[in-house]
This record gives sequence, C-alpha cells and structure tokens, in this order.
Amino acid sequence: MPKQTFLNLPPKKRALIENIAMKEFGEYGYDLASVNRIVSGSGIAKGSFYQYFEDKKDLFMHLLNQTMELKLSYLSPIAFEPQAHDFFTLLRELFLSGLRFALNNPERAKIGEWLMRNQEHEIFIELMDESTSVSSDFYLTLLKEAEKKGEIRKGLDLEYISAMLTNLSVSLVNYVYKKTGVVFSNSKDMMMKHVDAMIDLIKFGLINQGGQSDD
Amino acid sequence: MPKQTFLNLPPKKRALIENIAMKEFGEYGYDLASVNRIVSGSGIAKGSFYQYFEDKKDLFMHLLNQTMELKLSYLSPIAFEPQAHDFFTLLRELFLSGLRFALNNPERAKIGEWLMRNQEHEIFIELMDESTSVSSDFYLTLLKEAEKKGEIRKGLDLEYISAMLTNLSVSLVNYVYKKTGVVFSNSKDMMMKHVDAMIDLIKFGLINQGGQSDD
DNA sequence: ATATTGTGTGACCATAAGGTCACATGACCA
DNA sequence: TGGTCATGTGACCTTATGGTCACACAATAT
Repeated sequence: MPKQTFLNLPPKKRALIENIAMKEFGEYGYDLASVNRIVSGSGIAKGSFYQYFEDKKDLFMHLLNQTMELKLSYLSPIAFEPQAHDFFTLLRELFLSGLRFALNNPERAKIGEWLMRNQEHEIFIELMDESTSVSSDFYLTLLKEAEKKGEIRKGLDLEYISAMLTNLSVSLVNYVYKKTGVVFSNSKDMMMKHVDAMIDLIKFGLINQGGQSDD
Repeated sequence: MPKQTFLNLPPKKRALIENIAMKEFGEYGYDLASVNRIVSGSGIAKGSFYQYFEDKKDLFMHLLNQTMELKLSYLSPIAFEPQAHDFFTLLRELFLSGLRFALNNPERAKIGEWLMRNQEHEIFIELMDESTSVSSDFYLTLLKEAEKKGEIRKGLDLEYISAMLTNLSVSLVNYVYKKTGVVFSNSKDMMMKHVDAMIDLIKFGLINQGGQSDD
C-alpha cells in the first residue's frame, strides 16, 4: 500500500505519477521498469518517490489493485448472477467486458496482460497468496456448473479449458488491438462481431458440419 | 554466428557452455539473463566468452538456431506432405511433435516459449526479418488449404485462428508439464491422450451435441 | 521566537550489468 | 632459442539499477 504521503497528494499529481508508472510497467514489465525513469518522467525527486511508496513493488501492487478494481467495474450485471444464464452467454459477457475494458484502458490492460504472461514471477505468486480467485478460477466454476447442467460435453478437462479460456481472452484483446490500431471509436458492433466469432469457435469448433447458431 | 574460436573448442566444453546458457536464458529470459552468471557457471573467463561470441545476442541467436533445427527434426514425415492428409490429422501431428520435442528437451523448449511470449521484443523482430516462416504462418497455410477443401467451416478468421493454434500448442505443453512434472518416461499413450483431447476440442468445440469422433 | 512535524530533494551508496583490453600462456615453426 | 599466433584471463571501464540519508523548507503549535 502506498504511504499516507502519497494519498495526501493533490489528485492531479497522484494521477500523473500513476499514469507515468503505468506506461513504464506496460512497456518494460516489472523487472525492467525503472524507478529512475518514473521519477524523472513525472518530475518528482527520487527521495519523494520513496516517501510515497515503500519500494518499486509497492507501486506496482498499487497499480495492479487499481486496475483489478477498474476491470471489475466493467463487468456486466449478468456476470454477478451466473446461475441465471447459460454458460456461453456468460462467457460472451465476460469476453465482451474484458475487451471493453482493454480498449478503453490500453495502458492498464497491458500490465494485467504482463501478469498473465508471467505467472511464475514472484509478484504473481505473492498476489495469489493474499488475494482470492483469479479469472481462471472463475472460469473453472462456470465450467463445472455448465457440465452439471449438460451445456457442455462431459469428460472434458475443465482445469485445462479454464486456463485456455483465460488465454483466449487475452489473445482476443491483442488481436483486436492489432486489427483496429486501438482507435477510440471502438464501435460496439465491431467488438460484438469479434467476440461472437470467438464464442462461436469455442462452442462449435473448427469443423465443417453446419453447427452455426444465432442466439 | 559464434566465432571460429568457439567452433574450435572441444565438443564437451562447447556443450557445457551451451547447456549453462540455455538454463540461464530459460530461467531469466533474454534481458535478465546474465553473461557473468553464464561465464562463472561454465567456468570460463569473461574474456574468453567474448572470444567465442560477438555479444550476448550472438549467443542467444546461436541457441535459437540450434533449437529450431532440433525442433524441426522432431517433425513427423507426415508434416512434410501437407497435401496428402486432412487438416486435423496434420494438426495432431504438429501438436504431437511439439509436445515430444518439449518433453525431451525442456530447457530448449523454454527459450522457444520465451520467444513466443515476447513477440514484440527486438530479438523476435530481428529474427523475423532474416528468417522465413514461423509456425503461425505454417498454420495459416494449412488453414487456407483446409478451408478450400471444405474441411473446416467457411467464414472463419484464419489469421486469428493460426495465432490461436500457436498459442494452444504452447499452453498444451505447459499444461502437460504441470500435470506430469516432466517425468522422463513420458509414455506415448499419455501424450497422445492429451493431444487427442486438444484436437477434439478444436474440432468440435465445447458444446454438448454428441460430436465426438474416433479417427 | 522556537520547536515540531510533514514534505521535498538530489548527492550518494552498494551492486551488477555488458563489454574491453593489456597481458599471460602455450603450441608450433624457424 | 627466439618468434609468431591463437587462445585464455581477470581487472577494469562505463552505465544503470534500487534504495538511503542528511539536509532544506514551510507550516503549525507552543
């Protein structure tokens, strides 16, 4: 947690530091990110930095917490009552909210992505210890429910599939980035198109057997 | 390319250096890997290192080239005549050979994986410029062929799917690592089981509609 | 006026990185 | 024996890192 000193700062200054730091971590990842660049970039003295944060990790964790909170705020209400909808509807909603979050907050999305790519990093492990439920755990719950309800096939390795879905969600974001160049007018239509294609794929697979649906 | 001096080395010494370096890059990735640790680990002087290689990148590229060659040697003959088999058979073969390679050469597999995870790194970009065809390009070719032959559905975003398949192949390896703890007796049966499950998933998707096959 | 307190500051610390270089060593040839 | 050449060596260079600390400054309380 940042020190009180940081919380006392005028919001503009706080936001500046956070933004500069986001960019730094987004570009370089945790280990290669430089505190020196962050302080010089945000125009504060090195000494001040260490009056705001315990250390580099403290800042990073702060950004992560902020980001997770923000991302949660993107979740559609549908996701909070998983019992009431079928698996693929929920999945669609989750992917869609993830995509919306990422397109509206590309800088923040980058550090979440970094975390997912570095699940062996001490930072990730530490985070897992103190915090509960990662997205892949959530998927696992949904999958088990879906299997019980007969919405998906039996005998699938749900643990693996949940990891896969986390993965797919990230790569979907990357793909849309690359395709659209992160234009700000990310029309709802465009996003829905990509997400629907993805869900359809997960649902019916690649094979040509006329399985297309239109729900 | 390593300098002649390195090629003149007794094979044992050469192999030692390569092995130590593999571990270093596998554990830390390119940027965080330390030449100092490599030289002290393999018991040579720093000066010697720079008589063997131009620089750190030179060594890394050398290892990458070796690794790609080795991986290629794992490809089943089937993969060299893509016209003669249907898409899912080929895919199965590719996944299987990838898995076999990774399980038999865990250290080497790690750096290939690092490369795939860091496609924005200057190293990757440089490699793309000089070398041809990455795996995802190969998938794309196969997918186009399969679409033409009607083996897969029409209207799919093949470019995205090829990226996805690359991804899946990597995560399959990771999963099997985690599941089996990289025991040496990786029975063919066990590998086939995992690969078949994966292919089945890609082929038919998650939905419960009795699509299971047995080819 | 004087102390106390919260904040800002940048020179400075130890450590480590990638890379260089003057020199040592030893094998071969004259 | 003396000279040449490929190879081995580690002290040393510059640059950067994360983090510390003695001090400066301003505001408040006494």
